[in-house]
Amino acid sequence: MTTPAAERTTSTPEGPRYRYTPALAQEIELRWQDRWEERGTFHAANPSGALTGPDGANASGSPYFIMDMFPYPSGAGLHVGHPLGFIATDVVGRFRRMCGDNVLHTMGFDAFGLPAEQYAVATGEHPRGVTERNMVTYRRQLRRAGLAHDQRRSFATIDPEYVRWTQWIFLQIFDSWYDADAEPAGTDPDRRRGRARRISELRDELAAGTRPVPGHDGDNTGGAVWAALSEGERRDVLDAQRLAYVDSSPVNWCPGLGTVLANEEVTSEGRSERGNFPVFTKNLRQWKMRITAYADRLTDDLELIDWPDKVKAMQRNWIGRSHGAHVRFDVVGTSDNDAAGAGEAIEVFTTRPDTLFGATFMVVAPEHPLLDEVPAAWPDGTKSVWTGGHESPAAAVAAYRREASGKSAVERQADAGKKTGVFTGHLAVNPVTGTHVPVFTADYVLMGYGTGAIMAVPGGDERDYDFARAYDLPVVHTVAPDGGLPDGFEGAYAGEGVAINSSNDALSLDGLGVDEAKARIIAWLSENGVGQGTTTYRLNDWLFSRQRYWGEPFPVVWDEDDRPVAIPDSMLPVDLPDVPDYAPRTFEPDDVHSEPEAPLGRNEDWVNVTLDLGDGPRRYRRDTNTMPNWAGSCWYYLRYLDPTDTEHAVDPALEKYWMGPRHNATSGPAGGVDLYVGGVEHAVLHLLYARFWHKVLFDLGYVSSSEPFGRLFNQGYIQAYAYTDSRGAYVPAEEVTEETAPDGQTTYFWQGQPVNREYGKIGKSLKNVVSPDDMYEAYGADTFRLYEMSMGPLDQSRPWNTRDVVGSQRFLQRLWRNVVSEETGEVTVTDDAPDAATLRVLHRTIADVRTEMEGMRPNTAIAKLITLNNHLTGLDGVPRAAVEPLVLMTAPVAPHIAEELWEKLGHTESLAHEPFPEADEAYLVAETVTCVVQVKGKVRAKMEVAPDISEEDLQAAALAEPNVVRFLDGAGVRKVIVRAPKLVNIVPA
RNA sequence: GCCCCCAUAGCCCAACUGGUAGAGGCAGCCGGCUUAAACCCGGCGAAGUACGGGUUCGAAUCCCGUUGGGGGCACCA
Repeated sequence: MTTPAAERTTSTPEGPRYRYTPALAQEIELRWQDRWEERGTFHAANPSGALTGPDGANASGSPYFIMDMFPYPSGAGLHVGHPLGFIATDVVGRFRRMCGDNVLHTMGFDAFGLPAEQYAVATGEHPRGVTERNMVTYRRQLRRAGLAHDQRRSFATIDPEYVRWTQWIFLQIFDSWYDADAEPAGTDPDRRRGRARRISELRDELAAGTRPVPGHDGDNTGGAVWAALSEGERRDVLDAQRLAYVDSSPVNWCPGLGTVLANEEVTSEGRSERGNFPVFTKNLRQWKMRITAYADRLTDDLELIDWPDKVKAMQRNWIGRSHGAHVRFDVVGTSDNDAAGAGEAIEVFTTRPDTLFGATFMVVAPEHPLLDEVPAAWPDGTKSVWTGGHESPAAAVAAYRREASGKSAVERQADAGKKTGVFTGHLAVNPVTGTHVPVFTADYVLMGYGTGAIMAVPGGDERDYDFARAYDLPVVHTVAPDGGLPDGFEGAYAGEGVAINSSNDALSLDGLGVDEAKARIIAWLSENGVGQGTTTYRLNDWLFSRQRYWGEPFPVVWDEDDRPVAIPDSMLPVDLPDVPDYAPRTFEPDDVHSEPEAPLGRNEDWVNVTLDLGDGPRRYRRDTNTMPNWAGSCWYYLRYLDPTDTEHAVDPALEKYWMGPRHNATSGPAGGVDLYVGGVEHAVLHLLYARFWHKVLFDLGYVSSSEPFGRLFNQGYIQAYAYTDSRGAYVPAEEVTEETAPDGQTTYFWQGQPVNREYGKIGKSLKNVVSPDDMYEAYGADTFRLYEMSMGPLDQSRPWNTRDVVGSQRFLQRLWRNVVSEETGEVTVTDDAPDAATLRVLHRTIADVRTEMEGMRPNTAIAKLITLNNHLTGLDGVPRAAVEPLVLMTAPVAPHIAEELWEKLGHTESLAHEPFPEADEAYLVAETVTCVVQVKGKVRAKMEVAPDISEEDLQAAALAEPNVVRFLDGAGVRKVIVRAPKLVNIVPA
């Protein structure tokens, strides 16, 4: 049996009275936490307004804004993995503060969301009560860790004052449209065109006739078209242009959750990220945000910010910009069934317009509007495999559409590769070959990407080839590699090469490389009015409404004509109504035919209101949707700058000071938060949405930074070992012992039986949860912090090992003993000058610790502190001049013990604002350096030499080394590589 | 299937970006303190860097391949 270290330590009440025990640590920590709070030690000073520094101090130093990703206060409380990032930012913040920066660091709560709502549903308690209770627990656990937060700036997304501004931002977005041709906002002349503008400006321009009316043909010069519209029609035109808009389109419907979801919330397996329920595609009228208008800027501006390449790549991928062409294929009205003979056109998107001559059929997504009308009978030449055995195209298409819509994304996923589809009866004309090609519908073409229709080139695309084989369709190769395709080549050739089989009377691509062929055909398409070069995105507009209770209500009402009207600022916030039941109407997870039903709709008195919105009291119906959980986290960083501000969401002067472009030495051209630390799991969702909102606010002139987060850092995860017995059941990890055999093999035991060790997540079911509370109790917060910071590099995941924590505790105990007598509690440091060796170790340590701290490598910084501390331990007396800098350098990681020692050393002020020690260059130069002498790369001698020895002297000394002479064995010297003063390498002839 | 990251003493991790494989911690062993043990103090051993090749005077570090682990994307036209 292992005895937990904690028990060993606490069960020795006999120890010296003033030893740094967990009990003493706890006493010190609680005391300093109270003092910090009373003194406002970590109050960050704004350059103006009520939020000043400690004792009313004005802002001084370089502004440094540091943040953790918003925690969600879950009911389970924290485990030891959660605070890792919080401690890391705290260490950085404390370090920067000691370097003289004006550090802004606080933490609020992302408090709307599903778990609280689900708990409320289960217990009947209002989610607010549940959430607030959880926040109390969270606050206590975080405070106990000694985090240097400015509590005045903390808030929760559910606070009515915060909701008010979240709704206000929504209304700014609602009140905007995207003018892709406008001069960019801001002052950077290189930025690409396009920005958000006010809807009223669009209205004015339409009325003045300076732009055409979207969706209405005709010449609007002088505003003629606009003038002919009714007021209702005008509002429809404007509403359709808004950045927050309602429309009906295929969305992700999750019956198991009873709500619709954004694409980003659906896993690649086609399930909900929360709850893992199946998700179906359904046409529903929902709120969306026009994030696609920002697709280019969201991609391009990644270059302006200091983020991990991995996250940038994930965002680029998600936005999925690709260049290609739109091509229009005329649909043939089959003369028998369509008297007019007039077809419509199908527009496709392709990245390979150069292969147009190989387009032998077309495929549209099952949801494509072309299928709303199909020919009554199969046209001539219809092959039997195309029809799926149906009598008519109408029957075939209807059946296929039904089948496809009933398929969950899961099933779609499972069927990927298998090609299913059916002929629609439509024929279209390939614009370069003039050939009639059949139009199929198949679910491998997605309505959400491009135009929802493709030209199929089986000769150049694997998927099209698979489909062509299944449906007996012709294959034409239009690209061949050097030396041509092999005889009898079958399949798709998607590689490099030159165009073949690509000529008609007016155009020839033959012999051109892919890039030239693309350019040529795009020019031809434009000239002939059948297409043009274009860019398309994988990103879709952000589905923004949810049919849940616990979220921000939409600040919108619907008038008698069912058009949306914004609630005026003066009536914000729109509070959540009381409802008889918080639960959304949920359904059998696979009930495709269910429809969303919002809980807010259950309070009729709330929904149906009479309001005076400027033209007298009228009846309105409130919007019963709530915003997604992401809304609150889209802009919280701005509110940290002053959550008490009742005039602005954020004061522009404060935003400029803390976040503006180049607001300090390390801030980039886009500005933003100086350091944002969080897990990589938000790489796409939160970080993309927040960037989007920020850019809208930037365009509208509310913020001066064009990006919210100038630097992003992903911390790794703390994982843990879990152990299973012979039956595969988990056993309590803390009760497992290990034995190492002489051969180095380690075996693990639980209650005498061998168990199997696995590595992974921390979780209740894995029986390996350790809570921070356990650590505070058994070791104290400083030891816990120190251990978490010394485990390894911050960006790497590593295993928790309670057994190892004692090492961190010993360091602090030794530090304590270097200052304080364990027997008497007296300070024992001497005022004697440190000896030369101590000074060298001290200044070397200072220099190294600074470097490591600046590089966010607390693990190596701590190692160096331990080295210095161990050196001091070996001295007869510990000089004050050596231990005081050590205490200061330890403070960012173990702040409570450092404050206590600092005070014992006679200082009356907190060390939080004390300057971080600076190394004296004079002590950084070693007296001698060990020089390694290699012969043919192998170490053959070592010499103690002066650090500034010349290359010539060093080489001469090396060649004279007896061992070198012996290994050269009379052979001549071919070459000598000298890297003074540390290395000489001699290459024998 | 495609892309990215990682692999160093029994364990967690360092190694100035090509220059003595070891900073620190855990565990282990020896000694001191102790009536004894724990704590504490002092000391010690241990890997040649997953594997195979290559470049170089010199490779943990760069290149190629293999194995193992982690992550992202996945009918995106």
